[in-house]
Amino acid sequence: MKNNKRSTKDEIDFLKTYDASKYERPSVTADIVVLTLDSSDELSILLIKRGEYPFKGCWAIPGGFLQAGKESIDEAAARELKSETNIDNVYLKQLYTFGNPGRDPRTTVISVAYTALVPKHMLDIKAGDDAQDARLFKIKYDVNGIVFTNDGLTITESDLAFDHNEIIRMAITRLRNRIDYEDDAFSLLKNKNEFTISELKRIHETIKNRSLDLPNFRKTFLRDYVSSGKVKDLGKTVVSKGKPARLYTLIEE
Amino acid sequence: MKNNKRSTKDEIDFLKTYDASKYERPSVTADIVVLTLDSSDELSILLIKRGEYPFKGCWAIPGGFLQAGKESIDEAAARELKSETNIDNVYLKQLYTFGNPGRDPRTTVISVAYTALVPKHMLDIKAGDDAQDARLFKIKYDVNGIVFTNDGLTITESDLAFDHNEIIRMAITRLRNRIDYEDDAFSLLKNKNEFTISELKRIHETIKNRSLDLPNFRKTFLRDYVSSGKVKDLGKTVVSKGKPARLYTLIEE
DNA sequence: TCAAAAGTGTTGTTCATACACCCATGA
DNA sequence: TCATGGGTGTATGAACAACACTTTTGA
Repeated sequence: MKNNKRSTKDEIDFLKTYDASKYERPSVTADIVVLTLDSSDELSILLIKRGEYPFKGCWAIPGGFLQAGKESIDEAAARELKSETNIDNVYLKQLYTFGNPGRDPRTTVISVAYTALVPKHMLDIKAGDDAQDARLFKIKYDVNGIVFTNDGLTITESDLAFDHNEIIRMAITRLRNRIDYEDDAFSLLKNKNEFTISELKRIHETIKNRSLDLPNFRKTFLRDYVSSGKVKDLGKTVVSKGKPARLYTLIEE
Repeated sequence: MKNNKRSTKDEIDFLKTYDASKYERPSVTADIVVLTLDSSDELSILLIKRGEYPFKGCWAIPGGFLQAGKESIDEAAARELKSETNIDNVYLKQLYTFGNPGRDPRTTVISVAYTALVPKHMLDIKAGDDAQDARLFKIKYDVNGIVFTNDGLTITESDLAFDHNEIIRMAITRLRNRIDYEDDAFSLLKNKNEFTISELKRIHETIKNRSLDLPNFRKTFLRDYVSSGKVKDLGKTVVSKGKPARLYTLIEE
């Protein structure tokens, strides 16, 4: 798309002698808010316990430094996600870029934050190089803000490393605001090619943190997705406790 | 909010010996899509003609390198905006971060893009240090995408430096999608403390690129802004060509 | 036959859209 | 008085929410 007719001899000479170090350069990281629904359909986040300074011993969201020149930021995020959870090819969208001086005590660090939505059964959580531990925490709310719980372990927002509480807040808020317009919820299905309306409804309920009316949910689902061809009725049903539920499949474009 | 109880002697020692250069660092810039309504109420953008390589002589959106350590990215964007247009205290929101390798021929450059919405009379455009020229271009569309015009001068998307066409596309799309829910349009008013409904309607029309029904626009305006107290009726009118129009004022929170 | 979950139908309200019409001003 | 833009009122249909009711299964 971009033409190259500007690459004159002048420009080539300029590039040869360009001193890349004349500007003060910050470090850049890609950090990822990995969200999933746990086995009891509650919104959960992947946190790692930092094994190194700064914030050694604190819980943080996974992430790492961009290998400048070798990869794009999106690729850096995907690489970090893979190294922490062993997953590939999932919903991974840029969220926001954080760059206040002082957010990292070492030096200026610009963090490009991403949101990943992953079905729990695809997560293969492992503590990486610089993490002592990695776990899924349920996301709950109380007067002091977000609370993260994993069995007996409870962490509050202010216990997190860096400004990661801010990043997580933004990820949840954005997800909630977009859920009605974007197709984000499908990314959290166990199987995008065989799912029921109730399953999708539970995902919406979890993200919005309130219960929804099934008849109305069904109506909008049929109108917005089935009628438009984005989702197809498989003509099969699956047995559960009550009446068997119809199965649908997502048509990826 | 953040506690400091982690600053043990260990951590202090670590920070002293931390080698900031052990990771490959990219350059970071803040680039700004400055949008306004020109004298004929058409959507316009500020472009600068680059005075230096790379892309010397090409038109581009204003921007510049982050002075890492000295300022946040938001501050860098505000500083660059001020240096190009001499304006302060305007709508300036982070848009997206671009970081594909090869987008800048010099070295890896991460660009954090911002959108600025500025009323035209506040713009004091001047060519800065590294710009030969700076002008407002009308934004039009044709089969090949966006076309930028300034009197006799016409530029197409693919003439722009770097991936700036992508950045501009995203800025316009985002603005359009958000205009009904966010209060962005107010930022383009000549005077937020004294404006008429028609004035605000013209801004919405320009951004959406279609005409709106005045009676209906008035109804939603009264419901969404006046009834909720975000905007107050000044009880005054202003003379124009026909019936004098009622004046409203925006209540900034 | 009963509980549980899927699925259908009805009703009332809110909201967007289209549009007919009236009002106040300057020329 | 007429053109011009401001402002009011009304009718229609879509979207949304609440909820009563029916269906199909396993236990």
